[in-house]
Amino acid sequence: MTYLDRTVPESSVEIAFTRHAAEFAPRADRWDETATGPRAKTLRMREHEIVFEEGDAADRLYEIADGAVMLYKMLPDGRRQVLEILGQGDLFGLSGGDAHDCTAETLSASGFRVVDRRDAEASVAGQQKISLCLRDRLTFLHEHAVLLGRKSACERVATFLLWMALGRARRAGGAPATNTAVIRLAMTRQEIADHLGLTIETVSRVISDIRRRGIVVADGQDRLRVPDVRLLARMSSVH
Amino acid sequence: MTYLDRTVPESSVEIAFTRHAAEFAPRADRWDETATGPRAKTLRMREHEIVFEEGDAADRLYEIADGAVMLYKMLPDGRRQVLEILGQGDLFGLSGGDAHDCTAETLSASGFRVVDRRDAEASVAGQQKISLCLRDRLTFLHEHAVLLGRKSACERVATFLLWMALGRARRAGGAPATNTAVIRLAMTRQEIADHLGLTIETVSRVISDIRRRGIVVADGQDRLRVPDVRLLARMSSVH
DNA sequence: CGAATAGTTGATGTATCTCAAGCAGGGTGG
DNA sequence: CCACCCTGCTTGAGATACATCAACTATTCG
Repeated sequence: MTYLDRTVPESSVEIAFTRHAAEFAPRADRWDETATGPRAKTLRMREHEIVFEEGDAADRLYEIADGAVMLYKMLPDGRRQVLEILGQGDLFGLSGGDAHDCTAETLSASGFRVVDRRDAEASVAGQQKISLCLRDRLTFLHEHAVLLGRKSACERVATFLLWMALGRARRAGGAPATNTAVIRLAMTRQEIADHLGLTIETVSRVISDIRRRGIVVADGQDRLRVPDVRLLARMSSVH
Repeated sequence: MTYLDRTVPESSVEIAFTRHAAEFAPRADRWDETATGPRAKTLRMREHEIVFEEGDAADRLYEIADGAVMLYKMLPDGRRQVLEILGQGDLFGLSGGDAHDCTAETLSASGFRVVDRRDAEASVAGQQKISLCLRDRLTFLHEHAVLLGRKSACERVATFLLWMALGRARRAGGAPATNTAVIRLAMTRQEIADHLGLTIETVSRVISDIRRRGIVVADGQDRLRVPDVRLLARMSSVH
């Protein structure tokens, strides 16, 4: 019995392309021209489709209306590092230069609001929103560098699960009222491993171990229940 | 003979505090009130002084006029991760929330331009400068996540040396005209190790190895000469 | 000159990776 | 409807890159 399967929502029907078809089709073909406002387009994509690839022109900004996206980079020999996991409300596509510095791929079926980069940067409000998002991202990447550079496999997995358990709530700031949480992973072991700088097998072993110790409990197919989030926090060496 | 010693420029004489004195003195005492423009102050600090600590109120922005700074985070048990190495022209102090998410410490004697965060964010030009800097930082942290998550000790050190060899030039974009470079490290082995997610001993061993293979040559006390930067690039698995 | 600090090098240990086999669930088609 | 296959996951055994521990050397500074 797999206790942590990736979700297959398959709720989006707008786009008929398969993943591979989308990769070979001109990008513009995938725009849904439904305007949500001046100069804003919406875009729907299935699970595991590529939004843009490293090196593509970085002329558009994406805001996640629903769904989830991962950003990653590849080394020439195939090693992959998943840099960030993004969810509802997050902005992506803001690279340093003219080209994207990483690839963006959906984790589940997702909807995006797409705006031209120049338009977004034109208004003060847009600038502020971008800045806010960049700062959040920076803070996360700092925390993640600590994880990758200095934490053990066990601490890495615990930190990741804790992060998933707190979810978007962590942004709101207030500590959650309850000590229990339910996690929906929506990621494969490979994706988790590539995010945490580990191998598939190590991730699997650590999660098995954490389950054996009762810190998380399998709860249906793609869900983990965390009876006491504080136990996870203790394992993860967050201060 | 140590071939890679940290620089001790000791060119700044404005501040009389020792490192420890500065740590215990109220932060405001260290401001040099010489105004360089409306609401801009300058600040000089010695080598290895702390500019701010994780948790301090993030109400000021710092721009490096000269010198170098590292940002780092600590785990409760003393493990440290050096997140970024900053130099002339770089901005720092822009954390996500109201408090700094990391500590900033000078690597060498440095001068800063200090502005109130609200003032900097008020102008469009300021916003743009901040955004530009944040984006550069993001790109670097992405690259560094690949290093920490997926590269071997050898690749990490080579990547780091390559980064130091290219120096600020990497921002200009154009490939350097020459294949040779000289690196001034201005960092201790411990700082390098904490940046690369390694131990002091591993860094030392790898550098010794790279020297033995002739890829870098000791050149005075704190300098490394790189006869062919392309050899470093090959070692570092950059694409 | 001698103590203190930073760096190097060697011997040994171990956390994680690698390789390999087996298992579970979900979909497909006979 | 059930057997089969495919994919993703788990588990074990063995290998290894890097950490740890420890001794030594070089450099700086008083």
